Amino acid sequence: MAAPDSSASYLDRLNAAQRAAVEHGLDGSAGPLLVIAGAGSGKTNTLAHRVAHLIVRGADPRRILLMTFSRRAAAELARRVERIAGRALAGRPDAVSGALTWSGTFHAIGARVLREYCGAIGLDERFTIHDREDSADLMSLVRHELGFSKTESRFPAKGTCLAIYSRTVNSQTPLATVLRDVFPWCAMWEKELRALFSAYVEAKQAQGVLDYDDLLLYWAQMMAEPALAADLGGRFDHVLVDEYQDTNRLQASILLALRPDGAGVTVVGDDAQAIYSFRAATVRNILDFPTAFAPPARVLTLEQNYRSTGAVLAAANAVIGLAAERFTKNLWSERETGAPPALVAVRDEAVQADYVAAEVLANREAGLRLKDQAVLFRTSSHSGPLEIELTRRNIPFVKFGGLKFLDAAHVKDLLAVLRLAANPRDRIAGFRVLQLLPGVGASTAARVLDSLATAADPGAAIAAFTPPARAAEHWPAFSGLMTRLIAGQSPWPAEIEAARLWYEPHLERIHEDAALRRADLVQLEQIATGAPSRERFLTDLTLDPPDATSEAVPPGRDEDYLVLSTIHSAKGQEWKSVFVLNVVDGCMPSDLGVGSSAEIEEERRLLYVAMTRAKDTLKLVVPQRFYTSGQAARGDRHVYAVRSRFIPDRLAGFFAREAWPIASPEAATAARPDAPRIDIGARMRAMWT
DNA sequence: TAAGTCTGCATTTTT
DNA sequence: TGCAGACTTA
Repeated sequence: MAAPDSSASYLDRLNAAQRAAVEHGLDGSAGPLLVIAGAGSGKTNTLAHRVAHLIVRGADPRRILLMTFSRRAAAELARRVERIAGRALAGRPDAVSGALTWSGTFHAIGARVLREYCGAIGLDERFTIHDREDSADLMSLVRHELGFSKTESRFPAKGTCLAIYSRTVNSQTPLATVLRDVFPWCAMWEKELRALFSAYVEAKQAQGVLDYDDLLLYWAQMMAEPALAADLGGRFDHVLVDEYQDTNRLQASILLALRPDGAGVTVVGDDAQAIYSFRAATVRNILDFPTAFAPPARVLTLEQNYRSTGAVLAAANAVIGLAAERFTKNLWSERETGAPPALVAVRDEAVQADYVAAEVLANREAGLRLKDQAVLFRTSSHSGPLEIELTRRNIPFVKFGGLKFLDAAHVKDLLAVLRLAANPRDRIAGFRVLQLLPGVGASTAARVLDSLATAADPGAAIAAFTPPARAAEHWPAFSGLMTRLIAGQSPWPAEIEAARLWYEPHLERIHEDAALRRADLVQLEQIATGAPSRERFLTDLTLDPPDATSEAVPPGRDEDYLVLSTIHSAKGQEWKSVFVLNVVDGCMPSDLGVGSSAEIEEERRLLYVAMTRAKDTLKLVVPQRFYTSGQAARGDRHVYAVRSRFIPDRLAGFFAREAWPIASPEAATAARPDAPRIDIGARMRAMWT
């Protein structure tokens, strides 16, 4: 065993508060701990050191439960823990490598727990998991069956119904309250919605499927049973939760049930960065955490920011300083002051795209890699014009947030084949697969699925079905494939290949651009080879889809690319240079959610999160006008925009003012020849890289 | 019954 | 712009 040196060398790099967080409770009385960690205060590093230190001091990594907000965060944390602890335990690399088996998102851990305990809670272990879109489709199906699709005045769309349902479940709040506070325009439908949700729940159970919310809901319900809670809780010595400000009541109840006395519990978060209340997250979780235990949890605060220059931090502090409620800390930095963040006026979104592309290239000329830069925006669609401009200039980029690889129809088709095989009662998957066959539409598909639902041998039921004439020639191949997949006799990665080979002719018949799409399927097969089993593959992919769009082919690890990201997806990350698009009222705050002051406050925090991603330079771009396409206004038209209300005139001193192109005539003519010169140079280099 | 065309309307962020 | 539902045609 390692010597009990409280002066382990890896602790020397931490500041006093970080070190206190890392060493908390190591004397054996590890009471609950809350770490309030401001933006850029070394939160992930501190958490990683704490876990590593626990392991070095003898904790069993297999008895540590680590819950993070995304799989990406979990992987990063695990990597750092292994590095730190691995170095300290140089003699026993196996003690840490891959030993952190219980780490992931609440949802992923939930799926695993439910799979293990399904016997005890009356759940069919073959359950499949619906992603957001599947859930919406099922909601739509039920909505149709209840006759709500043709009401006098329009019934809420499927996505809205699902959002209401999800909000109600996750916030553990009565439906009427949710409607009144969050969806007032749907309040008239309360009775119908209640009936809809009831039928939706029955449909899910009849089909053996769980949606995202069920992973938490079933888990929480399971934890309400003391014997099961004790059993699961007894498997862990330490439970650590990251980004606790973005958890909801359901998640908090799971945590408390897991460790009622708070022993070994550490939660980390920042109330100033709470940006997921639309998902029913509540800052009350973090604020109420200390007093949920007796004696109360210890609270440590990390206030020193290591990320941003003084000027960037001062501006961000000023923005969040105007918030209605006070936050629990003030950030300070020892870094140099640096250049003040700039408010950049541009004419419209097209010029905005031009400006960002030109600046990004100029930065690269100055020695900054593309990877050191990022462009952030409120809404996924805001990056559209920029994506076009970047493509035109051959600037490689990867976009996070918004459309996913998985949303592509052909990818969903192939996955549906596997899902149907895993769970023949899954009607959403079934509808999708069956309607790939020519001559099979909704009603034929429904009849097939009806027979599958009750059949003892689903494979045989498909074989026995008499297909419509036009589908007859395709039926034997389909039936054969399904029979083999359901039997599950072929080894795992071979199954997806079989499914793809069956699907390809249909792909070519259905889509013009089959060749492009086939490439995606091959990529999917690549991902599949990394998964240990069909079930794990489907679960992992549903809960943690690859987040880059397939359009910009994910560049190899060593290649340089610019990051475009929604602000939500940028959480926890940092770049040397950050651009924020559309810092205008209507986008930030989004004029969709200007209803309550709580929503406005969340939008303010969103801007704060965006600003605090920047290490050295920060540009907030303010188009003088922008086009609203479709939704808000009727048809396409542009509106004159004003700078975001979160940066009123009295904060002007924290920002520099810039305009682009340069306003004065001689400067403008001087600037003009610059842009193409940079552009061409970049292309020339790009030819050879 | 499947599959294609037409019209009216719409609320962002994600596990 | 794109989806959902209504309506048309084979």
